[in-house]
Amino acid sequence: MASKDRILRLKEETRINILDAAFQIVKEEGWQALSMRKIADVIEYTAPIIYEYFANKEAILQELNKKGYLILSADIEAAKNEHRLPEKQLEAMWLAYWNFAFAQKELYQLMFGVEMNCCVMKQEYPEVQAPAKLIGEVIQQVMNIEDPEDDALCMKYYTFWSVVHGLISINIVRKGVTDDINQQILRDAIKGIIRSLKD
Amino acid sequence: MASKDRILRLKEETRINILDAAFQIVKEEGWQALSMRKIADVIEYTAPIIYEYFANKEAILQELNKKGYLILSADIEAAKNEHRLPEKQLEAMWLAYWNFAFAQKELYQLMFGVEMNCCVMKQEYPEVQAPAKLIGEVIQQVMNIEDPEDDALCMKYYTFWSVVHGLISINIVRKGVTDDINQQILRDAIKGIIRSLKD
DNA sequence: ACCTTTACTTAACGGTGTTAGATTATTTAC
DNA sequence: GTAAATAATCTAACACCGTTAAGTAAAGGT
Repeated sequence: MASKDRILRLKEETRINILDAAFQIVKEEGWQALSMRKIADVIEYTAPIIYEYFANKEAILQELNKKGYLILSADIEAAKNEHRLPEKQLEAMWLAYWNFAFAQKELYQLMFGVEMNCCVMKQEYPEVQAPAKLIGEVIQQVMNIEDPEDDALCMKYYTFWSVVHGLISINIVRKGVTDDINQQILRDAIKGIIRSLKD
Repeated sequence: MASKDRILRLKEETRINILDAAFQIVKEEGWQALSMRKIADVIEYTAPIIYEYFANKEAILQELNKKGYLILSADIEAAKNEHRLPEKQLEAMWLAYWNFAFAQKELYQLMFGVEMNCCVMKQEYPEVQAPAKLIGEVIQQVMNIEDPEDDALCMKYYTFWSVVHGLISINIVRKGVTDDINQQILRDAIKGIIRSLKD
């Protein structure tokens, strides 16, 4: 029956509407303001209807979380493809990470627990691993290492991640320094770590 | 009247009891579980009584926040006093910062917004500035700079802070790496930045 | 002993996530 | 076309939250 398909399509549409409504509310009023009743208001339904599409509020957050990882991965991949030299690629990829954090501030908060309860999501999910995998490959190239599970590689990845994520978190929680100085710190740190990869 | 004093003393005592109860609940069940009614349960009162001692929940969080900064400052100062060389002092101070973050995980979360809405507190408060001031002084010494408002100094402080706070945040949100590797990353990064101070 | 102040409680308001039950609309079967 | 079955949706409620207003009980001062 074609009507079955139409109904399934409508259901899928409302599912997306719920996610869109949630995201819209968060962008406009922040995570604290997100409630099931507000989502229902936006999609012009009552709250319990949402539970036909999502098990609970957490499930909605997980979906948005996944969306965040997809965008981040795409951004990082795109940044990589704009350069040929692995060193340049690496720098561009971390700058893409930085830009994502502010372009999609709310998603970043959800994904990495900045100023909010971060959405638990099994780390084995491929979406969650994708950004680390992309960056890890390039680090491996620059370091000229064979084993992708090498401890030295892992260490360098965490060093990058720490400084970038730390700087981002500090800026989201309290923006106490000019964009200029932030960019300087970020680029200096990244360049310094890249240099250290080749020792 | 001495009775006036006794009553004042009792009031002060309940104030402290409220803070202690709140802290205890948070340590046992996390920030999400903290509620006014639960605090009241612990101190064996009803919830509205708390509003005789604190304007609202936020005020309780601010007090705990302040407590956190006092402990952190004391820890950093103590670490400093265990060394004579500024370079060694600096390393010890950041290690003290790191240790505080895990010894007082809940306070750290409150202070810096890791995995929770961080408690807003005007940054001009001396307690909040103390840790940065302590560390800044030593950085200044190592860099051999006169102006304590120097941009280069500020940049180096933020570089330190970013990498340490970033590594801490990542570990609190998802502990994905052994303590061993963490220590290695931390010490390497700190040593690297200290080296860069003297160029 | 009376009055006033303080300490404290109960009840309530509007909000939250979530569930059960009733109601309405739509599809299916005859 | 009508009756039964199914799906879609709503209302009402539960238990919790932070917070406030009003009432009650105890203590203090005179």
